Amino acid sequence: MKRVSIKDVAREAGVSISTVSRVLNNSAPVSDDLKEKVENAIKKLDYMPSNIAKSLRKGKTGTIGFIIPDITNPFFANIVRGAEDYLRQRDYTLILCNSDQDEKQEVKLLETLISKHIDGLLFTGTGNFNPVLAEKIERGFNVVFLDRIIQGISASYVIVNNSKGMYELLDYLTVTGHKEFVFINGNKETFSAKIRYETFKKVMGEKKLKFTHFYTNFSYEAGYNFGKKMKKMPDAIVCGNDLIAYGVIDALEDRGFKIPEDVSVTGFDDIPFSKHYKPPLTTVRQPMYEMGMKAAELLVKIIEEKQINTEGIILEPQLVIRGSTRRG
Amino acid sequence: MKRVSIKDVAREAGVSISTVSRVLNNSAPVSDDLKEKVENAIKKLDYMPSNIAKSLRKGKTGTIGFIIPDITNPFFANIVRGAEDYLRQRDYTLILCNSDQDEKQEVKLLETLISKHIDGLLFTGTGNFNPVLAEKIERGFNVVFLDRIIQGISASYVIVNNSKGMYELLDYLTVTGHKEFVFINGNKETFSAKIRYETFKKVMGEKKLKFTHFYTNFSYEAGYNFGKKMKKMPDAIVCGNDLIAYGVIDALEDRGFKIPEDVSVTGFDDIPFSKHYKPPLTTVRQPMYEMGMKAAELLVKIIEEKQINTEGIILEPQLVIRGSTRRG
DNA sequence: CTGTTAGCGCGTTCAT
DNA sequence: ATGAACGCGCTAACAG
Repeated sequence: MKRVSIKDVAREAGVSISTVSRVLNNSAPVSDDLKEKVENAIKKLDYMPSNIAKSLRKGKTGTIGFIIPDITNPFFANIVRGAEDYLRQRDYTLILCNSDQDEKQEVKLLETLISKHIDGLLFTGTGNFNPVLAEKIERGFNVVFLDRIIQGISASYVIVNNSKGMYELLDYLTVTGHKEFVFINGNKETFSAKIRYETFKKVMGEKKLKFTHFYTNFSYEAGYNFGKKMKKMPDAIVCGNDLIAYGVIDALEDRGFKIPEDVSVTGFDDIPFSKHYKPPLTTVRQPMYEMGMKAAELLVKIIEEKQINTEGIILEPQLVIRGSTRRG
Repeated sequence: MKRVSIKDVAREAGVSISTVSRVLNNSAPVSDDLKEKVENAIKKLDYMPSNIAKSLRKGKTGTIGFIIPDITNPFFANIVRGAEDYLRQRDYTLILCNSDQDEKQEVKLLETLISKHIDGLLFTGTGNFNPVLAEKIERGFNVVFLDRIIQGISASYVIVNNSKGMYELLDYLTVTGHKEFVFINGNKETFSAKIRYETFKKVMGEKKLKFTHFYTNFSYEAGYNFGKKMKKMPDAIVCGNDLIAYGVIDALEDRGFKIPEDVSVTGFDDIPFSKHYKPPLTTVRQPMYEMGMKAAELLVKIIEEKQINTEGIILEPQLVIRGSTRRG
């Protein structure tokens, strides 16, 4: 596809390229006469400015990178949607990358994105310290951490108050008479998994409740496998996210257990399907769309205002009580 | 973030920029001595070539655009994952855009993407004729249509044999004794919705079955609303996709109907949740991940081999029989 | 108001 | 084997 450039337009209109540039960007007054000529030429040639030349010139691409574990997980899909909606409206464009939580992949993607001159990065990675990323941030690379913070790196972030969510969940569960717990958590390295476990353990200790805890990973299969081989039933099974809860419920039902009569099961996230699951899932809602949107908003702010001090946004979770838990 | 350029490396190494370029791309022999100097300078400065300058020079960005209705729909999320996996491996990068099936938005996104010099476009839009897109294609713009073809535009595509899927579904349904049908279809403009309806109508005619048909849109809500106000129950409710089926099932169950005892319900797509839905959904599987991957593969082939003739890939659907339909 | 010109970072002749 | 110089398409600074 032969591209038509500003030069072609200038020639067609019989003016200089700077004049074309001026009418294009309204960056300086141009006589009506020439302006019209230029506009006609643009239409005639179906000219479209090259953003990449513009980027080279201005040192800004209007492109944001987003590294997430897996777009196939509705939790991330909804976050991405929130981010993209905001960015689109602000005339930014989103490069999406799936990392599968692989650290090597994360680094590689980061480098690719940087060499593509992204203006900023939305990052949801493993929680492990990433020296490459840390160094870039040190040098002024714009990053907003989303849902998952990395300890030891000082940067802006948008997260949910996981601790509070867990508190409210356990509060409800204990009030409704649950006394013995199993916590099937997600990936061990993950920031949110860690926080939730900390809070969980603390509450268990305070209320002197019996519990066991396991790290697995944030997937349906992990929950299903666990549910298949569980021996003794506790009063409640707390799951690291909704997908795990789905798996546990299905496995348990396959084995003839009734949810919530035999055991209560809870999730975390409240992805759209949880409302319609059978039984509908008691879970802690994370404002996914809003997380994505806020993070994008924060990132754009950082980019455009070049503010140096980092900012953290903590969103509120919300306990959603549905049919997968006994009411006492 | 001050970027370090090839010039800085050249200065640091005490050579010319062309030499640096040569060791970078291995495009011409360089003495071991200088090569080492350059490599050291690169490491020392943490130099990373600018893809955008490279793009400007070479007229190729290594970036692919993908316009879809909504990443939040698992059907698209899985397609996108397939595409991104392939592209990442081929060193392409994916710009994701949600259009919400809005034609104005589609045009705007298209223009944005073109001005960002994408090498090619994966397109899943409304099925309506789009003059802007048609014209770009005319001029040699690389596009692969995915899941949804536009009539009147000659371009490459990857679709699923919707007709066959519908045939097999109805065949199963009639064999198991269903005689009266309601088809709650998706968006009217959509290619796949049209094809499925055509086949549906044909089969109904051939087998002299009673039926009604409605276009709604491909969402849970559409199905739910429809289910809420349905009067007379047919033997089977055929839905345009799984989400619609979920909605119908939930609405009907809310009203006290039993699925499939009172009425069979089927979906289309087989998104990952359908297997675990209660009741598990009888549906027609579309190979989503594969669709995305094949389309990306085809697009890259078109880009790199500059082949002119268009190519169409038709994937096979698969009937998946589960618990939401009566067995006769 | 308008045109000329100098880069943005890179790959590629063309000399040497 | 190496370097100088040009140009990809564009904006901004400068000159008129």
